[in-house]
Amino acid sequence: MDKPYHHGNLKVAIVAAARSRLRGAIGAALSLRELARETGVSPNAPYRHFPGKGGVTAAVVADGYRELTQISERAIGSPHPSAALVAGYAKFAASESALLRLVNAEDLAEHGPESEVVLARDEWFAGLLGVVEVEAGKLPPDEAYKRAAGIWAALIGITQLRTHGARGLLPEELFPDASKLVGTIARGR
Amino acid sequence: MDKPYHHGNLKVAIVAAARSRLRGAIGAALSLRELARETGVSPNAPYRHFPGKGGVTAAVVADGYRELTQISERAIGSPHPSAALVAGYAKFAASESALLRLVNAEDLAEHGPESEVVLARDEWFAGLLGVVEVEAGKLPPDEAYKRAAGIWAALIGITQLRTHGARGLLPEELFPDASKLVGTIARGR
DNA sequence: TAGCCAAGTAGGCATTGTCAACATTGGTAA
DNA sequence: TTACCAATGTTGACAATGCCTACTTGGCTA
Repeated sequence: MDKPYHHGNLKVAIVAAARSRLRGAIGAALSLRELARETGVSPNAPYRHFPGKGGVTAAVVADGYRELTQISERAIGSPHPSAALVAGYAKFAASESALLRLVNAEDLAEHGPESEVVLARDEWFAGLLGVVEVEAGKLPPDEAYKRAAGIWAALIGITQLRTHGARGLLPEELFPDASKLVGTIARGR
Repeated sequence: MDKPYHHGNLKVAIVAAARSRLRGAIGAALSLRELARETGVSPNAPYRHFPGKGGVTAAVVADGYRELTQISERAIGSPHPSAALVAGYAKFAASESALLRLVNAEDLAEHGPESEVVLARDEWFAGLLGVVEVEAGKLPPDEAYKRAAGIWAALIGITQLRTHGARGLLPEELFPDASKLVGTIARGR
């Protein structure tokens, strides 16, 4: 049970450690060295798998987008897609708030169009398009894009207010009803 | 013109330096030591005016909220309040994108209810309530709060997509029409 | 004029991200 | 089987950062 020189799966282990850390602390900030420590590996080992700290966060963000995509896909197969989407997103925002903040803070313009994180985001957006189509039927692409983007924006904004922007200002029942709003946007009225 | 031992106005000078730095770099991160350097003062001088780095960011965020408040107040006095609000916000988001990101990233729950930054945020929210009232007339408080929060969420979400979330994914004309959306939320339909 | 004390400085410490050079493997070609 | 080598880890080092403690300066007031 002594630790082998080669970890064997360091890349995913580092991302897992990062996600665990994000789940732990509230205002979680990632430290490359700490992740290495946690994984039982030397401070520089992660550099063999990531270009640097930014690379690790990018991988974590991609992971987050993939999970969001799953939520949207489950919503598509449910009786009330937009309601299910909102519910799933809210649950995710509650259980993984630090991760979601990281995801939304990431500047996607910094990454190439073929990068893992951008591709993951595009799949998430495709999921949103799917929700729109199920709710409103086939639409001209422009219109579908607009609605999907509107839903995305609403999810981001409302979640952000809830988790750190308006805490202490608004009682829980006064937050905008995301489920209704998203449904309205999806159906176009 | 030699520099005096006592700066005289260090607190505001530090905040000003921070804002200037945020305006400069794109993915701007603040360094306390660098701000001190920029202001021509020793690395530890800021600690006489702020409890630490978090205190500086809090002051900068408060400054940001105050500027947003001005935007909302100007909107209230204009012929098309919600349109003016959206336009002002968009302009601010374009010219001060790093500051706005900092503002929206700040966790307000970490600060006391009487803290400068929370008070500044509350004034901004009051401005939003003002816009709602001008657009929809006097409403029951709950309803007004909900609409103001909805507007806020829409501004946050759409701006975030624009500046770093969906860059490269959506062409400019496909972003949701914030002006129309905000007007709809304000007027309640 | 003496001295208090807010405002600044000096020095140091632990932590972090990153770089360059070296060590240890497991698999592969001879 | 053996000898190499590319991938993977490790060590050591450097500059930068946030923050702590102790010392200094100088404007204001008694």
